[in-house]
Amino acid sequence: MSVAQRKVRPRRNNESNRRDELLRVSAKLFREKGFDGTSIRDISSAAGMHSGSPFYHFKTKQDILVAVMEQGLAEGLRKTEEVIALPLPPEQKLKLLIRAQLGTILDEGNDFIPVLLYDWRGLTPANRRRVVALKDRYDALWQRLIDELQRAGHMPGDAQLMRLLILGAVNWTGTWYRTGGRLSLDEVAEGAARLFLQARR
Amino acid sequence: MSVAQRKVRPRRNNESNRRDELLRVSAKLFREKGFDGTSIRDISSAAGMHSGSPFYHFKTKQDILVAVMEQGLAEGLRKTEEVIALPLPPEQKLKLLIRAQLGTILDEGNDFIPVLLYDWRGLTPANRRRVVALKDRYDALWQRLIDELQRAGHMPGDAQLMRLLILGAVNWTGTWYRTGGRLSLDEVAEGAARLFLQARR
DNA sequence: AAGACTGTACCAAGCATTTGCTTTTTGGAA
DNA sequence: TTCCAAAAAGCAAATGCTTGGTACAGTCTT
Repeated sequence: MSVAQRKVRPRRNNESNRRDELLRVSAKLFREKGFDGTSIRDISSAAGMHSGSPFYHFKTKQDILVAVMEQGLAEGLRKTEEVIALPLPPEQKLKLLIRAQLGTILDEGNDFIPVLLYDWRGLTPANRRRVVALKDRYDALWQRLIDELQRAGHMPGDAQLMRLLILGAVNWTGTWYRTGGRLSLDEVAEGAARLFLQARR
Repeated sequence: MSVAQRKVRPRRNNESNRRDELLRVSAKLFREKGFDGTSIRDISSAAGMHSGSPFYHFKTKQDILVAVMEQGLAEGLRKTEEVIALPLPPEQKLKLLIRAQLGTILDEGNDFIPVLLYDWRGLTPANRRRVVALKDRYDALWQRLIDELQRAGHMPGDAQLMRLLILGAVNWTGTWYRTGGRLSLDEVAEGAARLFLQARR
């Protein structure tokens, strides 16, 4: 008998990773129609499966939702940390961070974070706590930058409130921004940064 | 024949309009659990009815959603126009308008506008067009004020973008603000106005 | 004044479909 | 052969909505 390769499943690198495909189409559908508005038959048919097949990959429909959100958070966190680590003045970092978040929300195929933002009501309380714990790390990164901006005199008032307002404005873009419209994401980020940053003269 | 079969009909309050009550509990439930997450049975039992009874007042469940949104919009529009009409400098008006909108979203029992803001995915395309047409009048009022602020040098960049960002920040409060927390609505409005208004020196 | 009619606001029961999920079976790759 | 990933079939519950009936207040007719 050969070495016991427990847990470390081969996870074929080739294209036939149907679980990821399931997550991708689920995120898209959840974003468009909401979690409760999306049936597992919607999901499975969008993935080209029969209605019971997704349950091989996920125990429950709720687990799909959690997986979508956690995958989105993981990727968003990575992008956010990347920007935060740049050796730049905080005003420039804010603009880049806003731009990155806009991409995370609005770029083609980025449906994972929007599901988190707009469909958290679909989570059971237990799962909500799990997801919120992850999201808190996200928020903490923003908070550090905003604290820094405030110390430098670029930001008024309560720093935590400022973070909530700024992130709110950015996250809300998902409800109105349409690709191919009047403004590019760069222009939106530029405008937002100008709105939020107190001109220090 | 005796009076043996006399079903007790407790409720005989002629004044209380059950249709309005239906709208009120529906708005509350829609806000908490979403439109698709709320069943007719949830609604009717919250209103003390049997499951088929709401259909006397509304043809479909979707019609309840539309009615909730339209009622919310009508009231919000009224409050907004009230503030806009005040003879005050635009900077003060912005603060008052933000405060009014915060109340519309966050005050106890004000679930109508939040349903509009967070559950518009539940609308059929036709109904969405109807509701959006109403909402456009709402936005136009804000836009006029923001145009004015920009002409006075209090607001940078694209005025329409500024409106979307500001309203986004305000509307997003519904996802995080909890009554009895660290900040009052007055303080939130004050902080938001300071964040958005360019200090003109 | 008595009875007939009308409109309102539900109740009671249930129908047709959809839903999330389970169980068993099967074809193909390792 | 064994294991994986999905097909095939279906179940029990939930869902939106319909139907028919009932109690009762008010109105109209005679």
